[in-house]
Amino acid sequence: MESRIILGDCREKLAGLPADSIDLIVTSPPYADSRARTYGGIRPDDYVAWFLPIAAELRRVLKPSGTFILNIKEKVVAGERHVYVLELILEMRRQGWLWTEEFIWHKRNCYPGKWPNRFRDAWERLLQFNKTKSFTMNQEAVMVPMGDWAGPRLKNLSATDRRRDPSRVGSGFGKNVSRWVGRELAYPTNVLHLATETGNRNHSAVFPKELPAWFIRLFTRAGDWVLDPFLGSGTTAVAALELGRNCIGIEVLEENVALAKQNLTSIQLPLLESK
Amino acid sequence: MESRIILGDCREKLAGLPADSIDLIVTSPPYADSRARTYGGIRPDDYVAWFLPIAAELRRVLKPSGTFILNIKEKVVAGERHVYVLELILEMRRQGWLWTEEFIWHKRNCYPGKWPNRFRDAWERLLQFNKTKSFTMNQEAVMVPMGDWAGPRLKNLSATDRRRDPSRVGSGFGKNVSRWVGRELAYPTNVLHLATETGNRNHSAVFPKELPAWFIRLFTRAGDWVLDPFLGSGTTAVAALELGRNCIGIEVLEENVALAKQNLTSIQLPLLESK
DNA sequence: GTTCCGCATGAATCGATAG
DNA sequence: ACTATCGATTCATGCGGAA
Repeated sequence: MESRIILGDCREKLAGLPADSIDLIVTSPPYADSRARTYGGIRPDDYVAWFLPIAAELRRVLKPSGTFILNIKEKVVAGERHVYVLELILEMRRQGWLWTEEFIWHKRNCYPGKWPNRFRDAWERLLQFNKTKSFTMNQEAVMVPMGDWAGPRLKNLSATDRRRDPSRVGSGFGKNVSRWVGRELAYPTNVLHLATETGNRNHSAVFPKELPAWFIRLFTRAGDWVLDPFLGSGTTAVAALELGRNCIGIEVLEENVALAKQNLTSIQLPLLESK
Repeated sequence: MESRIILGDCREKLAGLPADSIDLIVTSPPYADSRARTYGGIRPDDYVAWFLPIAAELRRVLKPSGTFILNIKEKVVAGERHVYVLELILEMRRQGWLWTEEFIWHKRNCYPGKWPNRFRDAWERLLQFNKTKSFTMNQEAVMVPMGDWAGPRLKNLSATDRRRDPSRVGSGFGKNVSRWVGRELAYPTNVLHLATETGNRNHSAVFPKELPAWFIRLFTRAGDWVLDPFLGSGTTAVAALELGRNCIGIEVLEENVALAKQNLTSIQLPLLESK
């Protein structure tokens, strides 16, 4: 397996990737007005114009059978939900993207706080875009026990986390599936119950590893290529590598690149670096 | 308390209501291509144009301090989520509405099925619109014991999931809340876990009564006026009456009006009718 | 009166068939 | 070709009947 961590702005670095080469793009770009240090703190009103060129490049590098998962949530501006996400979806469809589905990430432990006019925000959008209607989807890779799937699934995941078998490289989840065969399995829904990762070390990435891992299992097979143009501390790359997928990550902050490489080497798997 | 059930098309009947008279509008209009008998089965491409005049009238009758809760979900058309909901939000903002918040209704028992390209749809949008930023909100009326909405760790996840959200706040919230004050109460989030009502008697109301009841408690006080321009079998009116609010319901199907009146009388509360 | 099991029932979606 | 109708798929829920 190969992991390429690229230091730089994805607005430039994406041009270096060949067309039709990526099986899955899963990313959580900086939300409007956040991460001001890295991308200049994109204003909500400028967000669509800022992201559209990136979306066009992502569409170029994605395979026709590939999928793009965009984790995003609109900011509250002047007491209102801003509409840049809605406008972004409409504009990306004009670029040729298909807006196939909208998954909901229900954050069970959402950010605390109290405001007079709204409750805590406990969900984010996971927008699924595709280039064609005939995209790859391995539904059996994410099947869950009947009845309720959130809890047991998390238990299973933590179990596999705890047990660091060498056999996981290659066909890791194949064994999980075979372990489930014979029991009563159900397909999941488009609502994901995951807790944010709290108490993390240096970065504020609340992106739990189970999130990219779920979509990697669903939309790729072992040996496929995963891309995260806003890699951050490398959560997507770690998930991809653990599942036996190749990964390309682009990150503009040098300290995050270092952190990502450290996280990757810590899982004791081959890692190739390039700038 | 007063309950007015109006037989007719809300596109006409809303004109008979005075301006700035309603505290809360909560409704679930027919989705695109469904309920063909009642409103002719609005095509997805025509949905925005069909709803916008209604939205304008709703804005007229709503008090400046009032709230409009719109339950809606986009249909899949040709393998894609249709964008009429996104466009409706943008157009309603051009009408002057504020898009304050988007709640998520997580349907625990969603419709079954299996498809090669998508999972079961387990959520719907609950869009909150307002006329002004200073709307009424009684957050204490919907507080819940800790652990129901927030806080539970992954261990508790399966336990709380298996429990069938009996809505402990259910009825008579005022006294209950006052009794709970001093104990551990938490404010809810913007994600609602409710099951649709299946196996009901005569109607196919998937709108669970807890849904309008929750918003009625949150956005109105006793004696206020609630409006549902697509009353259906009267779920909103029953919830309003049980909570001591006045209600106006408009429904185009005569059999639904009869059903709504029957449901209202069955709860043994005063009921005034008018056409 | 409890608990347990069986069964009908959905704001669904796709693919095939028919006009 | 494009649209309308129909069958197949699938699972949480709440009811009724049975133990």
